[in-house]
Amino acid sequence: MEAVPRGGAEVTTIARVAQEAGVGVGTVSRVINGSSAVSEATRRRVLEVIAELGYEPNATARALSTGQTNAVGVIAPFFTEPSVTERLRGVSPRLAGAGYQLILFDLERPEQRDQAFRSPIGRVDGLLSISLSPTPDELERLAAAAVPLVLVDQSHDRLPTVTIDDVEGGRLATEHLLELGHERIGFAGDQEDGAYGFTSSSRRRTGYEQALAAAGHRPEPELERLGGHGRAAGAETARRLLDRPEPPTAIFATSDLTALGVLEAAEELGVRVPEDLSVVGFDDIEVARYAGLTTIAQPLRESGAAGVELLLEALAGGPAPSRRLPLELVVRGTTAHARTGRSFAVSKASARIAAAHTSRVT
Amino acid sequence: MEAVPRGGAEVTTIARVAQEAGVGVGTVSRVINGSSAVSEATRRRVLEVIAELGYEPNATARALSTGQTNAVGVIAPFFTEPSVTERLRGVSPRLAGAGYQLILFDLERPEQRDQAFRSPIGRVDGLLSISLSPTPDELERLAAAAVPLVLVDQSHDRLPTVTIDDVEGGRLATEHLLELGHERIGFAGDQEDGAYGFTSSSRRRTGYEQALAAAGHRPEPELERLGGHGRAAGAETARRLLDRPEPPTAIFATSDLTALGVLEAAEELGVRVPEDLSVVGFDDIEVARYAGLTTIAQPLRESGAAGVELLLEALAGGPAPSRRLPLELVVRGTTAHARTGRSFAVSKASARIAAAHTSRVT
DNA sequence: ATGAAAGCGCTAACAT
DNA sequence: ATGTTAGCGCTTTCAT
Repeated sequence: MEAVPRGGAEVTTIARVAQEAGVGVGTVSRVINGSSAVSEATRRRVLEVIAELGYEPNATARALSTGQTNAVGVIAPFFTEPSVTERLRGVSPRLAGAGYQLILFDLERPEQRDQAFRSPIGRVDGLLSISLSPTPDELERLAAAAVPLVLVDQSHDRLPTVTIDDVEGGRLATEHLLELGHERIGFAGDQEDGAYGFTSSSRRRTGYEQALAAAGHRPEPELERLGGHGRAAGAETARRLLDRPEPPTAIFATSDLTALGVLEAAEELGVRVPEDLSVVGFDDIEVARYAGLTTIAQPLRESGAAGVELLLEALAGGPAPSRRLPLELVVRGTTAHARTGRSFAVSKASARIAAAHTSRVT
Repeated sequence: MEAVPRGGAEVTTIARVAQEAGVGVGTVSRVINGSSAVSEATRRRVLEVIAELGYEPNATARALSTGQTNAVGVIAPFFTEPSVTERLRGVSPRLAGAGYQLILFDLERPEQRDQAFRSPIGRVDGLLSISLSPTPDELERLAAAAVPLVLVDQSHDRLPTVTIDDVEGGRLATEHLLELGHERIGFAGDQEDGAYGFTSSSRRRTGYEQALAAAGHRPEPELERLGGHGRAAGAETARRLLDRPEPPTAIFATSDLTALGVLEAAEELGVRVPEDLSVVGFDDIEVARYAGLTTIAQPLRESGAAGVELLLEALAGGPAPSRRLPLELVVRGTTAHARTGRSFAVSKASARIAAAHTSRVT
């Protein structure tokens, strides 16, 4: 394995091209940018030299000069999470289609939060933030730098946003369980995360409580548990719920990952799903379908695409009206009638084929 | 919803800070970069002004000046595919941990191929390419620009790479099927993709053919089908295989996505899996577990992490020895003995819980 | 139509 | 220890 020689940065510059073509750098710049008037003869010659030398304009220098980077930053706390990746799947192609580079600002640790909205300045033309909201101070700085910002999965009164109605989502999930005759419905949510300020879980909880109240149930604090995010945490939360003298017959988890953890815990404790326990998740990430999980589906990929759309509009100087995306209850195999344990889904097929037997209820 | 004022780029520059602090720009630069000798008094004063003005150094300007961007480019054809996303999950945190920005070069259309290795020059300090190999010419340019490049999922004789043994993978899959007593084993692969030059599928096919030959089977071209990549394409390929007078009793698909398509087609045609048809995939993407798919697992996330590791070493000027990652047969519910149709897996549980009943065979 | 030169914000070499 | 200045590679006036 012969190593590739690492020559010093002997990249062709615009000056080199100009010299070789016997013209000024200004002229070269003009042909590159398809600018106004350059005689057909010189244009051709310059183009020739460019091809010959394999010249590629230095994006950094151009950015410094024009003040435009042609890059968009995407702030993504926990890029490793399926729901975030799924949103990004909507972001990336659209951005590329619009000729923008995508710079990912992945935050996996709380310390990184502080830099989130600061470090991108000067590096990007616009910002898309997933689930994270800027402080007033950060917002002001962004405005001063004329960097438009769009929020996905977070509402804001001064920024274009792409959101869903979390409260309604919580209500939908709970009503589904209520309709199935469940009386003791547990709640497995995320605890308020100070560093990031994610709030969707608590709004979903509000919906859950509203639905319960509307059905005449009084609040039972011992049925509401908050834990960390993710699968393992969900399992832990579920254990605390299931390990009670009078365990719930159904659990609403505020994310699919958490719900998957609940299923894991149930399996572990010998609690049958959906016979003994019904489970509803939230998000409808890809695996939910294969896990046969009943869930509140939100258009993840579309949210990313819509965010880009808004950002592009803002970048073009136009208005960027916030958008609210629809929610949908997707019934699969993890929910059933309280007494009978008979699955609500059309057919109680194995989870692998359950995907084909999904009833969607809006 | 009050719009945020978009002021003209009134960002604080280093000059402004210098002026405000009554020092030269050089001094400010020194304190920013923690450079050598600056009197404690001035350092403090400068720091104060910086905080007060909320000054943030312009990364672009710095990059132009130093020739370092502190960014790494990741070339990812089909970022939207699960396997690619999974690799990226290994990349992102490590890169962030090392203080590098991640710039994603997503290629979804063939035309973008040409720019892949060119446009990043000058924008990044190093490059990580997933499944895509540079042409000799591109490689030369990269070398001239002193931009190190690491390949993931693609071998190369002059570049550091992170690979798996695709041939062995194909062999492993086929041997598993052979051991289960299958005689008519179909192959569902990707057709050579001219634009991208992905070659793993055909290497896996080589392994498949080797295993067959070693078992004394003679090649049956009509059992080998090439189709597009992805789920729908996999279903189509499977239909062509299953729609024959003497259909195979097992199919090796060169990717999990393809395998999922095969399952879909089987379901559609009323072919029971694994009773009538055994299916083996490749990759072990997240959903494979939930779909209960038997597959050849490759360490996707680790491959991304290893790639970053190598790139970091190259960036530090050190040697970056290529790495080969291990493969593993993961038996789940889609493979069974040829005659009996009895599942090979420990327990033939529903796919949802199949995850817990997985036998790993190396 | 095109060359020359200023300037984008920063770093680093050079003075002092 | 710290101010001054010359680039980094490009775009964009301003001349001509």
